[in-house]
Amino acid sequence: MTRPAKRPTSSDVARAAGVSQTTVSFVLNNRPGQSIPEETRQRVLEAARNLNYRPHASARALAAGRSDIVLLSIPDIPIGAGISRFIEGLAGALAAHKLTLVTHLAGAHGRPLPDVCAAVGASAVVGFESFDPATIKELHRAGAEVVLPSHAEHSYAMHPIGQIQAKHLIERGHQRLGYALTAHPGLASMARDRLGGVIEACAEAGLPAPLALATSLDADVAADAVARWSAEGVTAICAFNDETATAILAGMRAHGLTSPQDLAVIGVDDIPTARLADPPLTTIIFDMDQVVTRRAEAVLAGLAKTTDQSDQAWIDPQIVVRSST
Amino acid sequence: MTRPAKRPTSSDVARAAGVSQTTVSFVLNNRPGQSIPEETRQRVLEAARNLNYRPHASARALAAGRSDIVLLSIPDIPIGAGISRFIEGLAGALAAHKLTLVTHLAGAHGRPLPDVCAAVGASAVVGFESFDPATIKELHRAGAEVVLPSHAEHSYAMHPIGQIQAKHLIERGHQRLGYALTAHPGLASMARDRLGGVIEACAEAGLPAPLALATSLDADVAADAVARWSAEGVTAICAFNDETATAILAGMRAHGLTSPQDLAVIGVDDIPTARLADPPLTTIIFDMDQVVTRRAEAVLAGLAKTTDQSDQAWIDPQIVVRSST
DNA sequence: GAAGCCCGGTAAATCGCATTACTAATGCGC
DNA sequence: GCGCATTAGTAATGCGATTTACCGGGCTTC
Repeated sequence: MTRPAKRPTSSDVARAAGVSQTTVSFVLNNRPGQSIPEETRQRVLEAARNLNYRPHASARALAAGRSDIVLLSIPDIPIGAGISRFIEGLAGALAAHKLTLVTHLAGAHGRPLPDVCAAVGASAVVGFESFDPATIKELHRAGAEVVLPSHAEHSYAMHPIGQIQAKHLIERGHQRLGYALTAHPGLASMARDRLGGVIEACAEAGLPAPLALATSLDADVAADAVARWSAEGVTAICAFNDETATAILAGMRAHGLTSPQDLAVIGVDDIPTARLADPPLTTIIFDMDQVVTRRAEAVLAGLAKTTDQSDQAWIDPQIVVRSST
Repeated sequence: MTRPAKRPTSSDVARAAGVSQTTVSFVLNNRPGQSIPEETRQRVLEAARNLNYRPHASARALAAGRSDIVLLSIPDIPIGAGISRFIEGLAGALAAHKLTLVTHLAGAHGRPLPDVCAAVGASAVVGFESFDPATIKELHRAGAEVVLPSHAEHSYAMHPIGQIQAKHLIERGHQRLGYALTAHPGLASMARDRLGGVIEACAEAGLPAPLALATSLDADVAADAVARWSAEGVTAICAFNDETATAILAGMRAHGLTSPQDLAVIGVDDIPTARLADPPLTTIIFDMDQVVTRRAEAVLAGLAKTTDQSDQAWIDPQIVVRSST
């Protein structure tokens, strides 16, 4: 009685319901094309419930040749509120299709992604940026059927963010913009993509290209950038994200400058402290539900072998206007 | 040739190496008590390398009755830098023992933890706070051998943080402290634990108990709390974390108060924007490596059935003094 | 020279499930 | 009463590993 409570198998359920293990399998996966009377079906279902039966994932995966695990690889970047929401949303959307999302932080000391993929037996791997071909091949070898994002689709999804930032500032009458890059290496390419959007918007408005400067989450470094921007006649900054924007605000403080009078600043993400900044930060948010749904659909489509790989990861950014612009 | 590149099995390796599949298994798991000449061993290893063989996790788990997956359940809390570091560190520490860490965000829409545990076939589940007995039982039924933290050990680990916060302020001459709780429900119990440490420190110093007030990440709410504290003669605040502290700073700004003159504020975590606040925030950090190592050891011990469950999750907090105190 | 033992290795059972192939019983038309 | 289709299932097989049981040959030992 004090046994480790051996977990019940499908045979146990079969015995309890008085049917064969095959039938249990049919009922539990309600296999189409199989004629099973409602009465039997209920009997099996009830037996399973009573025994608190849960199919053994490994056995199922082994037999079916496919697991229901989706692995999300998170690059070595600070995990902010935005990413959390993405993960949570994706997990929910996939759960609705009986898929389980697990995440893996690609840190310096962790195991390489293909190893992890193989270790969990994931049948799909989704990342933030496109994987390089070699990695994709590796992942397939490791058992993944679907690997997303597939193409360089990602970069286009980031452009609108920069565009909206820039357009807002241009509408406000600013003629010379600056762009604050991030010091975080994992975020560099994303920053370039967003900067691309800013450049486009400036070009469209017939303005000179933005002055992009590297910054870090250090007030002194940011202060240097601020000095440079001021010297060049820049009056408004598109920051890579809210943390970068906060750093700029701190850098301005060091020079006795105030926002938005001396320099308007706009961030991205709407982190919790964005509205608490001095002044409260204008920022960009986007409909995470939409993004999540798209991604989930892409995974599902891939798993269903629907070659309709139209993973148009379009995002629909919205501006949140506060006092920093 | 354009085949989906069927992944190699251990039999393939056996064939390539000219030995039996059993031998391959012995070599790859370098099973003790088995006499295998170096020459054969190398032959197998090389064949495996050539074929890019990776054992099929599901099959292995099924046969061995145990997977090498550790599932980390992250409660519905904002994932800050601290948690990221914890995850990364833990993943690394476990990887050193051939264990794979995957995480799962316990959001509103996700699947219940036992389901996830069963889905990935985790042999250990670790969380942040103790699970309730019912959940623990469920997890064991779902296949987990080890579930941590086991006891209410956690709360004690949080006390030192509050104590150090309070002692610092008391040393600075403050006689009446306030405590800023968080509005986040998932963090409430952790906040209470930390508050416990503050209460202890006050009692030891012969001071009245701190005035604990609920706050949120909204400047207005924080402003109300600030007014209340001021009215009660409180001169220093221990904030649950840096975000809460940032909110208090914003609330003070609304009243035209400045820190630390009117109210000293100390946070916890040292989030990236802590040093960028106005004034830069004094805060608490702790040695994540230590925490991580302890947890990893506890998991390993549990898996090895070493009943030495001395998971003394002690942490060693350090103070980072900036200008807000 | 037979008994025992270590060495180097293999055959076969097993894990829990999905799936394919098959069957016994019943209904139906003629 | 025969052939055939449908219903309601079951038996058997296999997924890719681990693990147990076993085996032939050379060596020692008595």
